[in-house]
Amino acid sequence: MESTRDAPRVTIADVAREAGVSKGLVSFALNDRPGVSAETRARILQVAGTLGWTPSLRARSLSSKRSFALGLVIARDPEVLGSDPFFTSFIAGVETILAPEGLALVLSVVPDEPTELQTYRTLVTDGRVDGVFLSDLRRDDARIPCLAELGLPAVTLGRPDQPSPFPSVSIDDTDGVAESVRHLVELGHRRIAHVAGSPAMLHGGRRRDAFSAAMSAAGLGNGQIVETDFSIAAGADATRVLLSQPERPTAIVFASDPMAIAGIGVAQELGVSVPDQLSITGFDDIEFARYVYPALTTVGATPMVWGRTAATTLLGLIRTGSAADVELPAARLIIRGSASSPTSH
Amino acid sequence: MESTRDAPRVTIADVAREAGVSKGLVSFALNDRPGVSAETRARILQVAGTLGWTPSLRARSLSSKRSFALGLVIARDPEVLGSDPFFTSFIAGVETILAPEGLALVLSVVPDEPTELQTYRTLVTDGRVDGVFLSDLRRDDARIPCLAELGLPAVTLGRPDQPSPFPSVSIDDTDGVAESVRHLVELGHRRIAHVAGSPAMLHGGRRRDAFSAAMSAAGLGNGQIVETDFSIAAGADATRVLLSQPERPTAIVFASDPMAIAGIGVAQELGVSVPDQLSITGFDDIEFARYVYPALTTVGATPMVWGRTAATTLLGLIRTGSAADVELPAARLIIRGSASSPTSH
DNA sequence: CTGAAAGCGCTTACAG
DNA sequence: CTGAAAGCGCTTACAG
Repeated sequence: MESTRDAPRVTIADVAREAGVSKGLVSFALNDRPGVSAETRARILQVAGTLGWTPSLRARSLSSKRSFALGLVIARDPEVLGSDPFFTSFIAGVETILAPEGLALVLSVVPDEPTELQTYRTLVTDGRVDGVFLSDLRRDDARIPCLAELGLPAVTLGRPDQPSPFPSVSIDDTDGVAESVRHLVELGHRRIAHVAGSPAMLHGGRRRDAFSAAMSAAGLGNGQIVETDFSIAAGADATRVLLSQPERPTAIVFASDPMAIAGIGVAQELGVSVPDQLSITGFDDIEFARYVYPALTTVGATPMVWGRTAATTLLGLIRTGSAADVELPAARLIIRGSASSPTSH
Repeated sequence: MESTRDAPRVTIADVAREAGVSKGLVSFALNDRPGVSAETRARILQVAGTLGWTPSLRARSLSSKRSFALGLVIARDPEVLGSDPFFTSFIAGVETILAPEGLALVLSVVPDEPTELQTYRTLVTDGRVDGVFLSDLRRDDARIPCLAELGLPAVTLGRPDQPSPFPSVSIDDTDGVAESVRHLVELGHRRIAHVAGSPAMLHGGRRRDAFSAAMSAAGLGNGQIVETDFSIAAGADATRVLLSQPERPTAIVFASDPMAIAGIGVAQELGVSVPDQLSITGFDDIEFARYVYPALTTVGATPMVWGRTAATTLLGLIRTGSAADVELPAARLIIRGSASSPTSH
């Protein structure tokens, strides 16, 4: 069994000798750079092909000071992460852009924020990546000044709440929450509660504000809000709290599908029928949302599109030095079975 | 704002000059190799420290022909992938080993098998990784001969059904399925069905065989089996088929938690009460399993441990040239609420 | 349009 | 125990 690793590597020196030109010219031809006559270029490519030349990424990296890779650092508890399909879809979207370009994705999953910053620093000093994706933006996010100082190109998923030198790719999730509230109000609900995500996370706070605004707009005050850390466990706890009140809500708007699914579970456990006695809406439209019973009325996000767009934006930034912010189409409400008119009791 | 990228890099040449030794000696000292006196080594390390020297991974890669990275290629539909927390937990486990060693994980998510093989080849010719993890083993898995030929070190998750030059890290999932069946039999069930995973996947077939064997051992024949591709949608469909039979099963053993959760949803939708009229067991113990209602009785896998062990094994193989197979503690049944005694009707 | 040379920052025999 | 040199395989000014 012959191993690729043992075969002596074909280098541009071999190609140059065979084609009767200099190494430099081979490099120029191979990189489609101007200054090589068409026929010379053709001959060089020809020779490279028959010799089976393949570029050495390592040599290219060293001399060009590029990594040909992009990085994603995720700071989350692994179990919580596992229940959130956002990243796998996001990554799949990123890959659709990177793979054809011959670029790789370097992924880090870290347990906490200090480790997260350290990981970015290591990525830079090791020259592992040419740019990174910044997800799960937080309030006053320390990663932004840190990356700015490191001089590493980045794209943020969502718009930061602070000055940022990086392009952002964002999606309006405010609309979807407002739609959810309006939908419930139209169904006849008045006591609507919100199980919010972490206020330290930008999307958590944004959805909560959208909820309050929509409630006010409907003349229902601010609505009852319970904050969580976005974990399934916290979503379940919050639901328990809401449902054990003397006057419980007839509908709950959850800031994420995993929490909403846990909410359905808690309601059923407490003998509160969904949607008859309690309407529930989620956010994300994860695959499970269609398969729980009743199927979850939720707001559809598009993480794959987000991944694709973020990758394109980041590559643009790296290649041209600048990139414009992108706003993706707003996430929309998807009506399924978990919300209906409240039954009078 | 000063950027790290613009600062001229401190190299071993600088350290060598400052310490009054040769570059080679600096390299030896920095890599803890024999042949450097203790005091010289100390002085060199000292100088490197005060100069703020940091190794150039790119230069190391080129001259040492190593990548300091490991690879994971996942061939799955992104949406299906998102519902399966296995990989995120597995990756988190892998990272706990890689990060302290200064190694990175290169992740690829590809849509199909041909792309998968091509991705491995590209990883090798690009010299992106020093070894790879092989997950989701299939029958007659083409990746094994492919990687063997490429000469890339690998570790398989589970034992292949074919000759393999690679160490494996496996976990007995047979026991858990048998326990599930015994548990149901003890509860009084006799009509027990199995919603199996894909027979093309080793763990799908293995769990199905374990189910049949356990049924036979209980004197219940082979039991009714419906095959799926492990997707949530297929799990839901299979449940629908099973429950719409004239004589439906009183219990279903699912080959995965996502399918089992979809099964609970379908049962509820059809007005079949779980666990009163239908007992359900799963496999994996994903986080959702504890939060659906009734909470899922399932078999607990430990993907983080698997990730850690696989990483350790693969590193051992890369560094020493060989590594022994590892068998992790068997996955055990976790009894929760989704299985109970069948009610007579 | 093309060539010869230096350089990226390490590692690794080979000498002493 | 230490040094001087070649080499990893490219890219990139600098000349012509």
